Amino acid sequence: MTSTSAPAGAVRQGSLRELNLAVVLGRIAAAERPPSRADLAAETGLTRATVSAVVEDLITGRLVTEAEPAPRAGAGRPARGLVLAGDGPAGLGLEVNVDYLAVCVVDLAGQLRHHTVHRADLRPVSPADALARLVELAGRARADAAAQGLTLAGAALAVPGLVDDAGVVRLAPNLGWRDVPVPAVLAGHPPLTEQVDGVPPLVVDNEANLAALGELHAGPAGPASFLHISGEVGIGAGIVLDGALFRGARGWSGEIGHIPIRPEGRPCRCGGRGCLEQYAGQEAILAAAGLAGADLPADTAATRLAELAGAGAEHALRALDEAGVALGVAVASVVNLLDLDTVVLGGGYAPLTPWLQSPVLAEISRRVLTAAWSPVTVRPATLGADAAVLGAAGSVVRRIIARPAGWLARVG
Amino acid sequence: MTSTSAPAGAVRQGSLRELNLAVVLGRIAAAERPPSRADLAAETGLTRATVSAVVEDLITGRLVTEAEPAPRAGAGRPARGLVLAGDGPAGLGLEVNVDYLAVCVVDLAGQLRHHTVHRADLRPVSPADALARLVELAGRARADAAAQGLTLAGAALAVPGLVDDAGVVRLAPNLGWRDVPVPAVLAGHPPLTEQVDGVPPLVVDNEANLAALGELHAGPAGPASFLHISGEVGIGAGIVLDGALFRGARGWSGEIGHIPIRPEGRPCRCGGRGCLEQYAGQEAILAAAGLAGADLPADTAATRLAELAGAGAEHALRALDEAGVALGVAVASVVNLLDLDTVVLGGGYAPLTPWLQSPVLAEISRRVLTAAWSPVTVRPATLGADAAVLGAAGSVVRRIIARPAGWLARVG
DNA sequence: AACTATTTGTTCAGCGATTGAATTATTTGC
DNA sequence: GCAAATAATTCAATCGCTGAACAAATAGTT
Repeated sequence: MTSTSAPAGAVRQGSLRELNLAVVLGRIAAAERPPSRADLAAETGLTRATVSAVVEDLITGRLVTEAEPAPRAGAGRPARGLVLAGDGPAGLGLEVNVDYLAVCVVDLAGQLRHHTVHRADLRPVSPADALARLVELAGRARADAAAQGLTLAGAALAVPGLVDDAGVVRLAPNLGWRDVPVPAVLAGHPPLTEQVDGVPPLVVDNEANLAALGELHAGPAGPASFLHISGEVGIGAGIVLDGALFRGARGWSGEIGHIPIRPEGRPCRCGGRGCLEQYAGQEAILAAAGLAGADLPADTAATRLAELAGAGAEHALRALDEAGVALGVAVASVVNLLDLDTVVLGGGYAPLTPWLQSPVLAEISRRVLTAAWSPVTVRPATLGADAAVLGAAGSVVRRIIARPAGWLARVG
Repeated sequence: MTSTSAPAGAVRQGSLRELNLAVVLGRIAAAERPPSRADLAAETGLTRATVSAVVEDLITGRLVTEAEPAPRAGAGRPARGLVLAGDGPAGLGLEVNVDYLAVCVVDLAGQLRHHTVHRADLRPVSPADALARLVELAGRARADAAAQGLTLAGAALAVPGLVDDAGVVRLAPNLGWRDVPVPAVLAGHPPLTEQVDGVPPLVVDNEANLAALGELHAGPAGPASFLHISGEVGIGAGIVLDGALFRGARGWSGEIGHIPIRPEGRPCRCGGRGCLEQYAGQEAILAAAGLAGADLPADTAATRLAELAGAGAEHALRALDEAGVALGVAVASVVNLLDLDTVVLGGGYAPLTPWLQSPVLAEISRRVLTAAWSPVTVRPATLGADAAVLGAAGSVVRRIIARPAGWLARVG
């Protein structure tokens, strides 16, 4: 009999402070209003003495600053509110997509400090050239960040495809990439390849995963577990369980687009038959709405459809309803399996939510046994097409918040 | 912007020892051979001094004993091997199912120390009566455990249905239970209701979940993430991610039986249409094999089918192949979504694996985009019909191994 | 204006747990 | 029989948290 309950690394003397730094910083990040040291002590159960010591470390490490608006007014010495520092580390978000490149910088407090989108059809461009263009944008972003007193603590790149542990893009069908070793291609470009603190300076991840992370951090304070569906040409999903992204055994989770909806239905380019993508993918919806071959840029297709549906165009409405039913069948599978209470429609689906929501909900309530007791919410994403870049940059700063000791050791 | 990266409770001074007790005990439990204190120090990074102190606590708390077979032979003072104690705390496993009651006791080392199965059709029996019979069996198990020098540290009950946080069985269709508040019903029965250490003495959980846990602990040392499918009258699944059971937002994950396979196919008693259960459930297979109405006890149905198929009976073979295809379509959905590398066929499916395996694998390789790079293993469960009870008892002792401080405080 | 109540944040001795080096224990190989 | 090797224990030192006392700063009261 073998246990698999992974016994995490041992807890050394110093880990204590390391863990409490993370706990206190996490509370400051999660708080609605700037908390005082006394508030933090009450919340965490640590003594005020300990919290003061921990906070001092965080302040000298430029992760936290004292904010003006005092958290409390009344008798007694006024409290000093603590907030995440806006002038410390920041995250660099990058994205390569079918028809644009994007770069952004997000500071520790979650504020967007730089944002560039470069529109261009990247399908005819070689991976090396596309990445070279991206590096140029990244260089400008870095300069802009430095001018604002920010230090980039790392970068994350979103791509619309399957990425392995080493950062190799194994397959990005809509981009035409196959086995592109991103870190190796970028090896000659210093701004993205300094090795710091054992953490690779650049993390490459699936667009749908990072968009889900963006939604997690940007969305309403609410649910910690949800399915975020990115409806583009392909359909990807990011699964957030208890506030953490679930990546699967090899990082290839969320391929909702190839869930079989009709086992012997339309053939799919994945080799299967009846995949969701063939019924609720962008091309399928456009074809059903009679807009096939219009060859719209990916992002305008969704808004065009929304306009038509809003104007009451019969064929658009029918196309969206059919897509919603197909999507609902797949979502019902997911909810039956994972018991999630929230489904977020993102990417191209976001503007179409008014028409997709009710068929999706109908299929859920029809097919999910537990839906009667625990209603499922279907809502549009709060971030638009920028979710993936923002999520990429956010993932960098979130990593620092989750483990501040690493950053503090680096700063000294 | 709100963080949801749950900042766990603060780490107090005493948590240090608490955590290291868990780390060291976890290593002892996971080791192939009894490790020495020196081995543990090397593995965990703690000093030998600390490990000695921690181990002493574990030994006086009857969680660990020194084993004879020395872990090493060579020059130098011989090491003393450490193993989980066989005479300390033990877990009581309970199960109510359609046609039997089961009770077992498993010690800390995972050895089965008591096992009773009481066959009876429980559908006509009221929940209160069924539970009363179970309590009687539990009382005998407790006496037997005491006679062997064991102390029961808790109990877990497996039921074939949906259970909420409070231990209420909301719905167990095949048993005919609805909203049965198990803890309240058992309130008058002392052996299962002593409150100890803040932990409720009895945990009620879904049978498929506990069977998956049983398989996790009993199976090969290997995979930490897998899908365990319990094919009975209904089809349930337990999802193990990174060595931990995933329960979903409300504990109702794993309803794989109601994944839609043919969206407008056969009506299901859940109200939906084309659910997997209608194509790969026990009744569906029996009907397709021409054995409908034979009214076999649940456990013999599978062996009967296996006999027929083994003898080459045409109709049985065809029925199993069709069920395998249906199952494969559902499993393909799951693998696309969660990127699991292992699927375990349990319950009634276990003896049928030789015939189910190849159609399931065929559908996976046909429909899962990443299957080409990361092959998926489909294998039978190593535990038979006892998986759920054993998993229930195992979950009790595993909880102690994961957090030994609670037990030690209780022992004094 | 002085005083009290109240709350925040800091200081400091004390303590528990880990650390690292030295010590003791026990066996193999020469 | 002795040296080398490995295991386990002992003990002073250190690190970080605790708890209580103390200083700081404000609102309300007389």
